[in-house]
Amino acid sequence: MAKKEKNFFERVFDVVRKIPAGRVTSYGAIAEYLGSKGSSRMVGWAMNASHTTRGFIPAHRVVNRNGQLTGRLNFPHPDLMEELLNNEHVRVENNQVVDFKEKFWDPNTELRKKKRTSK
DNA sequence: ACGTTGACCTATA
DNA sequence: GTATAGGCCAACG
Repeated sequence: MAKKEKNFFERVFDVVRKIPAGRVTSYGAIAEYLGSKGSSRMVGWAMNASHTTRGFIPAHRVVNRNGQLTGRLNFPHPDLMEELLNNEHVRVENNQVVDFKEKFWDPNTELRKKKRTSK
């Protein structure tokens, strides 16, 4: 009944929206969750569309594999990403998330570890 | 429709 | 540890 055939963007946004506050994830993790592990670029591309897409997309919670804020320059304001992360009690230093490994939130582990009894 | 681009990741040197 | 190359797939021009 539900049309699952959503655009690639919508799928990415859906996962990003599920990221809890104070947590961060990586493009590769989302890509893997979507089923395209090697296509992490598409995730970033979807984020770029978040500008023109309605609804708020916490793209600041999405960083690269190194926990580096690669997309901060792509934000409406360069310092917006870092500011938002600080607002979520996430320490950012040198454009990199501190304790990134501890704050890392993997959709494959968090979302999938639970049985999808009821989506 | 074809070619380029892209907020990445992995591997090799 | 830095630099370069390849791959991946969808959207944009």
